[in-house]
Order: sequence, then C-alpha cells, then structure tokens
Amino acid sequence: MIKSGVNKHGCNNCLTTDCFIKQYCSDEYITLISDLKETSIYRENQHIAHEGNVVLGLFFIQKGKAKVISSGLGGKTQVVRLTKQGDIIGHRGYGGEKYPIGAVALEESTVCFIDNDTIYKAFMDNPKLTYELMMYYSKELRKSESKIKSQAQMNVREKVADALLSCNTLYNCKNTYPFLIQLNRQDLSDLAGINTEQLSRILSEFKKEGLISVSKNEISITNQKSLSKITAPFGIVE
Amino acid sequence: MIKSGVNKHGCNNCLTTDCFIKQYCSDEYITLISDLKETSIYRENQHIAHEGNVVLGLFFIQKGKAKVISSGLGGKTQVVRLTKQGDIIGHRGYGGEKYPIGAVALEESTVCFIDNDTIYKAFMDNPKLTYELMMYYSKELRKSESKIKSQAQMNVREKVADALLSCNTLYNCKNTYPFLIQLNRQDLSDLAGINTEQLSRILSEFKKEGLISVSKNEISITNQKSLSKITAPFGIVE
DNA sequence: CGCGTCCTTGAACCGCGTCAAGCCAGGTGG
DNA sequence: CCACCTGGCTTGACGCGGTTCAAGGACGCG
Repeated sequence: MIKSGVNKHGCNNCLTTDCFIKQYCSDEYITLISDLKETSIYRENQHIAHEGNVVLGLFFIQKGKAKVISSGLGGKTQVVRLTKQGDIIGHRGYGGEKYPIGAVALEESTVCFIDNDTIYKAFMDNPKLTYELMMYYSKELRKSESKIKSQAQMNVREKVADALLSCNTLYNCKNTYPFLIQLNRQDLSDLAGINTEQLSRILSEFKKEGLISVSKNEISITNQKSLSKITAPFGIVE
Repeated sequence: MIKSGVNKHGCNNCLTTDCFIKQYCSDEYITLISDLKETSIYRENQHIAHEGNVVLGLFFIQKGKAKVISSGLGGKTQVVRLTKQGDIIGHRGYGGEKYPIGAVALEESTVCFIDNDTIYKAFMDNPKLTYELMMYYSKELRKSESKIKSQAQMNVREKVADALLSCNTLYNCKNTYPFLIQLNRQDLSDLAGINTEQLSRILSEFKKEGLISVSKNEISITNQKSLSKITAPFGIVE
C-alpha cells in the first residue's frame, strides 16, 4: 500500500463531488477531517480491507472501483457487491467487531480512511451527514436483499444476465452502448455466484443471441433491453 | 388492519425498551412523535407492508414477529429476513420510491408507523437517533451480505441448518434449549431458499441425527452446537 | 365421516458443478 | 526469432444433487 502524505490530499483540494463528507459536513468539519484522514492509493488486486480484520473506521472511495468479497468453503469466493467512486467500504459494526468481509481494488483506486472516533464526532455534529449515510446503507440493504432472492431463485442464465446488468447499472452512468464490462471471468462468476465454466457457456449463448459482444476476451453489452428481459420476472432492484 | 386510537398508545405509556425513538430521542420529540405516529395491531398473516407500494414512512415493531418477503417467479417467495420486537420495516429509500419488498406478521403484532416528514425532522434534531439507525442498517447489511454468500454456496443441508440457526439467534434470546421454531414448513423453506420437499427430507435427517426434535409438526432445536458445525465453514454472521 | 391443508416420502428427470482436455494470447528465455 | 510455458478462457462429457411430479399419511374442522 502506498501511503501518501496527509497534507497533499486535503479535502479542500479534492475534486471528487460524490464524497459524503464534502457534501454534508460543515466547513469546519471538512477541515478537521481533512487533517485526520489518511488517503492511500491501491493498485489493481491490492486489498483495501482484509476479511476478518477489526473495523477501525470507514473507507471512502475517492476514485476507482473495488469488489467487496467474502470467502466460503474450499477457496470459493463470493463477490458480494461492487463499488465505485463515492461508495463506502467497511460498515460500522458494533464497536471494535471483526469485519467478515474484505475489499479488493479492481483498478488503481484512491481511498480515504477515516477512523471511528473522528467519524463518530462528525456524525454527532452533522445530522445531514448521518442521515445521508443512513440512507446510503438503507439503499444498499435493499439491493442486497434483492440479491438474496436472485441467488436463491435464478438459474445460471438469469444469474449471468443479472450480474452483467448490475455492472451496467453501477458503472455505465451515461447509459451508452456498447458498454465494456471491466471484470475478468473469475470475478464475474464470483459475482453471479456460479463457476467460470458455466459463465463461459452462458456468455457464448448471449454472444450467439446478439446480446453481448466479446473481443479479446472483453465483454461488451450491446443489447441491454433484451438482457433485461431475462431477469424481468424478478423485478430486480439495482 | 385494526387501527387503534392514537392517544391510547402514547410513547410514554409504552413498555417497550428496544424502541429507537424512546432510546435516542429527546423527551420533546418523544411527545411529538407520540402524537403523530399511528399504532396498529396486525393479526397473523396480515400484511404490514405490501410489495410494490410507495414507502410513506417507517414501521417500528413494538411487539411481535414478522417476515420480510420478496416475490419471484411462478409464485415463489423468498423470506429475506425475519424481524422481532424493536426491528424496523420499510427502509427509507430515495424519496417516494416504491418499496419492492413486503412484510407479513407471523403472529399478532403491534406496529408503530411514523411518516417520512416526522421521522425526517426527528433525524435532523436527534443525531444519536440517526446514528443508531445508521448502525442498525449497517448491521442488517452485513447480515444480508452474509446471506448472499449462503444462498450462493451452501447446499440444501447447510441452508436448512443456517435457517434454523438464524431463527435461533434472532428469537432465542435466553439461549435455552430445546427451542421451538415458530415457522411452518413453507416459511422455513422460503427462508432457506429451497422447496418444502427438500426441507422435509433434511429435517428428517436432522431428527434422526438428534439435532432437532419434531412433535405435532413443530420443530425444536435440541442440539445447537452440532447444528452450528454444519454451517461452520462459512463463518456465518447473524 | 368426508374434506381440505399441511407434511412426508418416493421416484424420475435434468440443470449445474466437476473434471479434463484443448485453445489462444502474452511473456520469457534460449 | 522461434520454442516453450503459463494463465485465462472455452468446450465437452459425466455424475451428483436438487427440483419436480405424484402419491400417501396425519391432523383439524365442518
């Protein structure tokens, strides 16, 4: 992990507009947090948070993408969710508890870390911040609950469509097509909750049906509408 | 739905100790909310919130139990989570959005409803309330993300053990055994994410192995430890 | 007593995961 | 520059686990 100098990345110089702190804290607190936070740059595949470590604070993704993962039996990994700029990693659990979920950068990412004490003070003095973060978790919870159903009821074909669409909803802000999925087969299958072989098969199907295109092993969504029809019966929330 | 008179159930007369409002609001706000909330009693199997309705506020479970459900394809239902006294139903989404998840009482339950405007004011003036609710959602999110992995990776046997244990963790506060599971086969299988036939088979297995006992179709956990061993490789978070 | 509901058990089918082999692109070293 | 190796991806074959279909039992209720 490359720890950058604290002062070089002051919040006032930060260009990110999605940051909860900058949006919902008083100027006074922005300055305070700016002094106390730590900003680090993670390269692709570097761990931002390790599974099983104690939660010492909150990570804010200033720039980049990450996957939130949870390991199961026999080396299996589940991608629980994907995150982008402005997202938060490391739910604040009950004080000092271990966090059973890890996070890994998918591309070079800039991440701010704010320790529990500092963020707690900010919460107490900036009700709007706490409120918006509550809403954020609430929204994530809805998405997560929706995914439980997907995992329980969908067949592999539907799971793949769902995984592709959730990438699209999250990362394709401008809603333009073709849209490139920036995940390798392993991550994509871990997200869909299936194995890589099945994923390959289904992708080939989709390719034949003209829903996606694959070149140089990179997947692009070309027909979002038809893809959506596959998952339609489930009323997916993204 | 039986709507009780507003004044009869003032917060100051309420005996519940787990209520977020009573714990974290100023006296002034408790009185205000007491006047504006609506308290209703739901009988078993009555809908507290309907899937697809607009979210007009938050439900607090004062007394009783409920299941939070989400319907899928072909009449399938997923029990997304179970709730008890002190829990919250109806995540506040982005303003006025439809809520894709429903809630049904599992037994006679008393539920308080607070509309969006009122609760928003309370949030802005009671930082501790907002903070605790944020923590609540954060905790629920962790549990939910853990369940995604369960659904994706567990086999039916493990899913059943997991479902039984999650009931136990939630409702068996005193941690005494045998502990009666108060769900019928349909609800239990919807919670586990499997069908009733499989559930039956696995329950018979567990019965033979002495992990549970079944009398008059009611399931009791007799050996929580051995049951936990089945799900142990997954590091379940409850 | 007959009916309906819920639960259990059996049997057959098939979707999915596993294993294994082959393909392709990129990197390395002779 | 080519041969070789490696890692990621694809495709096929097979067997198991789980879903589905169907029948029968247990129980409560009119």
